[in-house]
Amino acid sequence: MNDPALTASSNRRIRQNNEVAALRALHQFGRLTRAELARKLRLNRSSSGHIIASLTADGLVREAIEDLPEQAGYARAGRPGIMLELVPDAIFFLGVEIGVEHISTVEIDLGTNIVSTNVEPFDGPSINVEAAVDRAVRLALQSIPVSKLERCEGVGVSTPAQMDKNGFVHFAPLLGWRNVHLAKLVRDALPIRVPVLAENDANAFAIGATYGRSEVHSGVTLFLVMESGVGGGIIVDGSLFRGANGLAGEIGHLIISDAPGPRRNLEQLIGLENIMADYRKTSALSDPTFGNFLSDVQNRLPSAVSTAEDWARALAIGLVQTCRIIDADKIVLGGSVAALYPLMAARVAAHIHAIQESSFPFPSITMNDEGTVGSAFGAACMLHQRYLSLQSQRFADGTAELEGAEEDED
Amino acid sequence: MNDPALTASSNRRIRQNNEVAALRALHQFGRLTRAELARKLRLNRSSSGHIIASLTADGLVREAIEDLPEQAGYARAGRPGIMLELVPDAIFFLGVEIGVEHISTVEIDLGTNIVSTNVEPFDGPSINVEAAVDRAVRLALQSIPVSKLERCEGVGVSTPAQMDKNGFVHFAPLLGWRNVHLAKLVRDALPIRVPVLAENDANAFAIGATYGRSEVHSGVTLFLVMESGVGGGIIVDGSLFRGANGLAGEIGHLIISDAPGPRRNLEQLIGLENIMADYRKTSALSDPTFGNFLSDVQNRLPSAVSTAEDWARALAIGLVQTCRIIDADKIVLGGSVAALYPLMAARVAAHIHAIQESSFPFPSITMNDEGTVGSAFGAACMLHQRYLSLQSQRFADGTAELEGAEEDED
DNA sequence: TATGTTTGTCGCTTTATGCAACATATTAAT
DNA sequence: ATTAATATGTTGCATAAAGCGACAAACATA
Repeated sequence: MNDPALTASSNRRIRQNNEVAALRALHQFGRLTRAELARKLRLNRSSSGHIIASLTADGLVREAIEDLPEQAGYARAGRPGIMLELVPDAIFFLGVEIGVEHISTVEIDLGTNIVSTNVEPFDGPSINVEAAVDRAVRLALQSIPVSKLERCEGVGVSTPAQMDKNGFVHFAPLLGWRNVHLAKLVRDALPIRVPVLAENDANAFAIGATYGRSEVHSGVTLFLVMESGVGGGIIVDGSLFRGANGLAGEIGHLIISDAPGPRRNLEQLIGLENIMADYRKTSALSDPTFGNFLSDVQNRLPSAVSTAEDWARALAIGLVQTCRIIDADKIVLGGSVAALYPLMAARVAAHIHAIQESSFPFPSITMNDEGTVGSAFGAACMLHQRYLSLQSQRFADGTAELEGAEEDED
Repeated sequence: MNDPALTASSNRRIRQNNEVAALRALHQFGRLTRAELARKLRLNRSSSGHIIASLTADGLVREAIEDLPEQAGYARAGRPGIMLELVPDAIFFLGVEIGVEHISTVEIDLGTNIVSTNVEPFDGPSINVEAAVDRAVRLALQSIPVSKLERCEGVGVSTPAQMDKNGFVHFAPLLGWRNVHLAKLVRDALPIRVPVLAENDANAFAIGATYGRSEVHSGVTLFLVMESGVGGGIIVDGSLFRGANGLAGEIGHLIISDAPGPRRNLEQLIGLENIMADYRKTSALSDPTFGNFLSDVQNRLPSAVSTAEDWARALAIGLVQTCRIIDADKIVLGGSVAALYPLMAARVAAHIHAIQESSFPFPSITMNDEGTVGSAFGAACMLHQRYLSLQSQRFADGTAELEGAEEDED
């Protein structure tokens, strides 16, 4: 390809474009009639009919059986249309998360419903890449019957690593990997030849949390995942903003150098480790958990509250700094530490207002309520998204390569 | 429009798409033959010919007269193709910058060459919006003969203000504006009915500096404009990243709270005012200029070097913090203060490496060498960019609205 | 001079959409 | 109950644009 978005669309390309548009519309709205679809896509009703016929022949769309009562509230005049819907189990996608302490896998269908999940403990640092990939693939496939395998249309991998968009890992400090082509390894380990994408776990998490059937939020959403480490991802107008090296949104490395002494970054201040280290100093319990800490905060134990207060302050600074740069209008907190936020929301807001010039708009802060399998789900969504795009394997001309890199110049 | 990128491509749309692709290719590469164009656009030669015929009929493209020697270095076998080029003066665009101390305007042609410029002193804060717009429009049009006016295809406005993408200004602290529809005011003040876009001056500057005939840099570029104030813009894969409120990249408001005492932001530390305030304390001159400061630094005068050292350190911190979040791979420094950078590049780099974990990639830092009219040029480029897109007025169906907002839901 | 190579054009085919018309299914009105 | 009104889905035909193959033209090389 010479230049992105410079390539012309051929005659066949039109239909492909319209087919994916139809699939996306059906995914987003759940059920539509041919006429509704035509209006949404600004097509003629007859064209809409043709496209649906083609998708139905491929087994991706069907006419819905009118069993459910429908939102039959208002019955307008005229012949009622026939509801169309995606065929959920027409195809499926797999998502795999290779974490530090566990491997988890998800199977989602064409409607992005979670069909099944698997989790397995894992000791990342002690296992090399090939073995990790092998275990991950095995876990993902264990509940898939062989006959179903051919309906798999993609596998996504997420892992705590810095990688480029081709799935080549430059560095994974927590796992000890360096310069491994993760996507290629997974591709080779699979018994089927399907598209494989890999992404940083925080980025995948962000995708999973925003990629739903709800309408795309056009704006900038900052996603924060707070565990031992603090990761982040940025979603712009519904799609991931990777940055030049896939590191965009990794705000855990922000320097919050307010305190005297050695420079500390945000991760060290708001991560689980710091909280628990502080808490252990004062807790009466011998081996206190984060849950203990939360209830102590709720019960207003001064020492716990003080720790939480420091946390709130550091979080506020981190968020303000970040929003100065990316101008987000929505912040979503995730990860186990996020549970502390509801207790401290007022304090965080107070700090933000203290730091911030009042004339600046500040984003709303919400919690990631959907208890999905997180990162693995997001990785699977990436392939769902790809399938509902022009890069879909359905349109492979034979000329298109599946494997390698894509950038070439003449 | 229901959803971005959900609208279907009709038959006519395909041609429009190919026409703009051809125009963009000609703009980027300057001269191409029909066959070369066909290869770049992955079209058939005959299709390429048809598209060129259509564009030629519209007066936008012509066959170049082979006067200039051509890069005739290598003559390959076969019939030589006929070089095609954009007709520069087929149409033109205007860019207007309403600054704090001056108004400047630019006229650019279809090849994004600057045709003419006008600058006029101006006292922003003392004049209300309507009067400012009136003066700006008058200045922009003063050198355009009436007969030429109909070939104008768009006007861009840039001003130091926070505005949404429709050109509605929420707040312009330096000019004292609040909640004015700048784009609409300009539209109404013009004697012609053309598309009008407005953008923050730093953002416009960033667009102007990256929007050239050079190939699009796919990656993340951070643009810094250092004058009295410090503004910034972020370009992602060749197009502006505005953020939710048009404030993305405004890193002047980053908090660099390292020093004890009141919290200071980046603008206060690396802006012209701070440098000169420091310099005045020690300079022997009665009314020292920034130029004096630069030569003192070059001559290694300790006090000046010390001020510059502080500047370098603050800049390094600001850049590292920003790149942690947006993961830029290229930083471009602009504005008058940027002249200090070449003298301090080594110190900045040293600070960056001291702060930064070594495993992180860090972007290259360059200067904005092209001494363009900056912000006004960028504003004009926005309309050039728009013209070379599917939103171009050339494709107006009559149904498409030119004026108001665009977002509506059914 | 002959041959090979690349370009631009022309006619024909293919494909997908748009348009108009029509039968169909439902609601509202008489 | 019957009729009018309205919206849907389908069908046949027109249109638009790209692809394909072929051919003359223009140039380099042997």
